[in-house]
Amino acid sequence: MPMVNTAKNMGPVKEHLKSLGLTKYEALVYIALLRVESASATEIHEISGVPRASVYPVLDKLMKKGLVSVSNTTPKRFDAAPPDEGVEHLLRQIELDATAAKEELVAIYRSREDREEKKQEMIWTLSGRENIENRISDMFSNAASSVIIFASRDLITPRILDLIAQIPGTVSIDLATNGIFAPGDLPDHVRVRSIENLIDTGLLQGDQMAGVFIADRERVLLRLNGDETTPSALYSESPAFLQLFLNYWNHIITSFFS
Amino acid sequence: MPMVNTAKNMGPVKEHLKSLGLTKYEALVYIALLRVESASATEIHEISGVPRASVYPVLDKLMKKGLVSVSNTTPKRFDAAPPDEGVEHLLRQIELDATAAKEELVAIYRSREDREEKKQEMIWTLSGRENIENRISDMFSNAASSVIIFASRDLITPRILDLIAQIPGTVSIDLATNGIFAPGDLPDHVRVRSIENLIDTGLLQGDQMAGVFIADRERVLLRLNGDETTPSALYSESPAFLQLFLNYWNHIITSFFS
DNA sequence: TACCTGTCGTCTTTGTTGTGACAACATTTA
DNA sequence: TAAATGTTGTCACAACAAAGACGACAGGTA
Repeated sequence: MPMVNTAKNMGPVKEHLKSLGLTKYEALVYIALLRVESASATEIHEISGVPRASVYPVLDKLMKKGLVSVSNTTPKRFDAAPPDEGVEHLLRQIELDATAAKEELVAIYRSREDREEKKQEMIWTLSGRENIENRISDMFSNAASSVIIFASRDLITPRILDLIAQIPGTVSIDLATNGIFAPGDLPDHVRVRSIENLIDTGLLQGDQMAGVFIADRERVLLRLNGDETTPSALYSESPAFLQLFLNYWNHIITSFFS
Repeated sequence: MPMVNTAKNMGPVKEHLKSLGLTKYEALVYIALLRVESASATEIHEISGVPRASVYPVLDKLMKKGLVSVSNTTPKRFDAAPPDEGVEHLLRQIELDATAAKEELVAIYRSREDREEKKQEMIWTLSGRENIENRISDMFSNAASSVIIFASRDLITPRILDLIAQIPGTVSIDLATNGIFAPGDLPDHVRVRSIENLIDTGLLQGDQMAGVFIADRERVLLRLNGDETTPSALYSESPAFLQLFLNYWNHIITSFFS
């Protein structure tokens, strides 16, 4: 029995189109129109599974978004814009909004009330691998003098390696971890220290992995929970909190590489 | 009297953030957090106008989107990610979805049932200036041998001039219009013909302007309605429809430039 | 006549928006 | 120290708006 051509086999495509601002119906109709060369409203209804009466307003919206064109015949026939053009056009609109939003928000951000002192004593929690690595990216790209990393090898992801590679040569980079790197993974000016037994450092306990990322000896990020669940991290500019890890670092390099 | 700092003065920022996938509350809370250095949930409620109880789930979602971080103090305090980072991150996610969607849709597009013959006889309607110029862009960038344009000068927008400039030199370009161009507006190999009295050509009637764009003598776009309302255009690959305008073109160049 | 298209009004469903209540905890007051 | 007061974080749920779904109908075509 051949696969039925209903709206049942909806892949992740619809989700992707939704984040571009399309509704479920709009996605279904557009996809239906891509399947065939051109179609009447009723044919679209049959292919997409969208109620016939709902097809018309949906086609209207798709036309306004430039994804669909109409014939002037009666009955009207509809045609989809090629997907690369169409998606590109949608994306361009969103990018416009993004840059506009960015400017407006930066204006607000600049005029905020400044109370850095209090903020510095705070310890912040980040959640989600993406967001954590974004923060690390921010730390590294703003680092002026030094970067210190000691972490379980598993936490030094390719993304992190890439971030390290982009740090200018004027910044000193210290890296202590277990495991090894492929040639070319790291720039030459990175001082790498290898720690065989990570448990002695406290970085590895059972399944728990940890990693410490320090920039300019002023900002520290502590990555926790290397396991399956959504990882979290602590970030701080608190001198007290920082001193803790700077001491930790001194302890490691003196006792393991005396 | 100074401007009150309530949630009343909400500019277009919120709209822009919405098209990046944020809800109204998420936008309000994020903006509120940008105003101040860091805030408790109740402070956020006071600044943003979002109900206190609703602030918590909203903050959760913002954290997952990487726009907000939490302190580990009690009570918790919240902090906004800098807007350039934050917006950039949101946009990156959407761009990922866009490229994914594009690939998936192109796959569908390729495997569609082909009935080009019928489609060729069709005359399609496009609506919206953006969408029309996008189609023209598509026509021009795919043109292999020739491009013909005769249109009221007002319809040759800077965008169109830019599109013309990007056509390779191997493609012959003919342009007939009223009005003039600034030096450098057009590449050298464009054959420009100047028509003083556009009414005789039928391109201009009262307030109605029209323009014809032909690529490779195979595809024609007829732009109408130069006035205020959302403009529309006809597009066709029908040989009969095309012949109409090719004759038209011959008539113009012979009777005006004999 | 019979059929199909395009449009309208309506109802349901879903997600966001908004309100009140409450236990846990901290702070102040007696 | 104990009671009183206030604040935080969480929950349940009402109100609302947008999207989704269905049936009915006038007009046109065959």
